[in-house]
Amino acid sequence: MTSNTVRPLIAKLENYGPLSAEERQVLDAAVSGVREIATGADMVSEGSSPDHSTLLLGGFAGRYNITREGARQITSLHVPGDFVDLHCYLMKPMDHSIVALTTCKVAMVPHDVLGVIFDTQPRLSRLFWLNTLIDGATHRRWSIGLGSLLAHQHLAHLICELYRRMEQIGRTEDGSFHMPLTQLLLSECLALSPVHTNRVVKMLRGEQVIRWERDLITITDWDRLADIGEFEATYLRIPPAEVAAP
Amino acid sequence: MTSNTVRPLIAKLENYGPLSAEERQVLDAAVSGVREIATGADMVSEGSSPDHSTLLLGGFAGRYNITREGARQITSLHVPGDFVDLHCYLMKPMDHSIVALTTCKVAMVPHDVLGVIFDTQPRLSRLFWLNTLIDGATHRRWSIGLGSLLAHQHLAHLICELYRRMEQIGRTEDGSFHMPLTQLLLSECLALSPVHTNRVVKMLRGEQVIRWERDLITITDWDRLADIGEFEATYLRIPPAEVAAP
DNA sequence: TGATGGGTTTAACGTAGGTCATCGTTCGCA
DNA sequence: TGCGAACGATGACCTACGTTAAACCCATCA
Repeated sequence: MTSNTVRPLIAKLENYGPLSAEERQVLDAAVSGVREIATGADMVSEGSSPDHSTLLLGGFAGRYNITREGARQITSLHVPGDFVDLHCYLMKPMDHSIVALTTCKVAMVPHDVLGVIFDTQPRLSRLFWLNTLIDGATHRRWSIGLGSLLAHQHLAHLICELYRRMEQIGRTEDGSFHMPLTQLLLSECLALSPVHTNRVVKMLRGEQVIRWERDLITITDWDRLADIGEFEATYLRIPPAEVAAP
Repeated sequence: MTSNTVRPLIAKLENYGPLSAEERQVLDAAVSGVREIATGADMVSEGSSPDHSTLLLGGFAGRYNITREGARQITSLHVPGDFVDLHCYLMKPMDHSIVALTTCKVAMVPHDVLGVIFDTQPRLSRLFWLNTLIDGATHRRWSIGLGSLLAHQHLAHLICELYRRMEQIGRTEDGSFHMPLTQLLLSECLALSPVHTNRVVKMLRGEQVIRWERDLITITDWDRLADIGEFEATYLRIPPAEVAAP
């Protein structure tokens, strides 16, 4: 039996193919040192060379860099089940930091354990590689959003992406999911000012494609939201949406 | 003895560590079907599911997507030695196309051969993985440029990046390299209008940090150019620049 | 030698999104 | 019950970059 610790990771990986009992156990044995990270604290710092990678078990995290002007650009968002810095197994030192955007629960996987897995578990190795490939594909989508979409389209795309990723780990319900990020944090993902972020949120609400109350986002018209954001899920390697308009 | 075909790939991979004679031969034996692609032609198309990956041996290529508005966003540039679609070994169908930005020479590596390499050559496998990780790190830098840098900074960053990557494969000389892209293509990388691209080129020329004649870019003041673009090479996994101001 | 066409440059004017400033709302907490 | 801090909303004005249009440069080729 595997413990519950790695369940979000297994849930995510199994979207790409079933895992054997042995593979689950290897994953379970790989993690150590579960701990909590407070909101706003870095879980990995630019310039450091960790000897382990970090698995996100609960909460939202984000990779970021800060420009000389002081702007913080969040280059990716992470949800439970994400291996936030798997890449640092081969790429040190870190060229960016990773911050806990909410209170986060994380576990560590030592790099020597990763090395053994890589040498003895070809299927898991491919899944880890695939993990970083999906990461890269997601970066490309963000580039398109940053460069070639209008602000409200970019936001629509991001909401679609987050919904599908939350769905992948079983954290959606009837078109809703918990989105604990403030508009300020969102603006750092979208590279917009907080004021304009607010304007485009208002715009999507006005278009009746989403509701957003407290930290709960409800997609009230998936098709139109996806159309606005030019969202197609293929890059996430999950089948097309089954979310219906109500 | 290995043939000359895979020399650019070997040159690139050896930046990250030496290859054994056996590994070189494995790479040499892996490639097949060298061919030329005409300027402007797609070498890989969105939606396709190739059974091989493509190695760029000569010329410049770019990954791109086209938005509904008709804008073409180039999300990455590729130089000889780059494995332009290594990721499609595990990620099919393609979620973007890859176009030859100049006349290109390419070779193919069948996915079943990649599978054998992955199962039998752990060091090469790690290098392939590293290859995609550097790809991802580069995407993140582009995101920062697209989102948080001013246009002239973004251009400065791109020129620095291209210089270091050309240097990696031995294609620079005294601060110069051949940059066969037109300002129009550049504008599709930077997500700027062609007009504004021209303005920022003019700006960098006026600042005396680059010269650009025909297809030859000469960096006349590396330190200032890198400073303008907030460029740090760590994400490329190559040591800091030895390029001196003249 | 002149025509054609891709690429570059420049000027005049338009707009998406930024900045600044203010105010309302919510919620934890004394 | 009231206070302070963080977040959200909104108006007035500003700017980096987009758009349109025209000229110019320089290869190639008839």
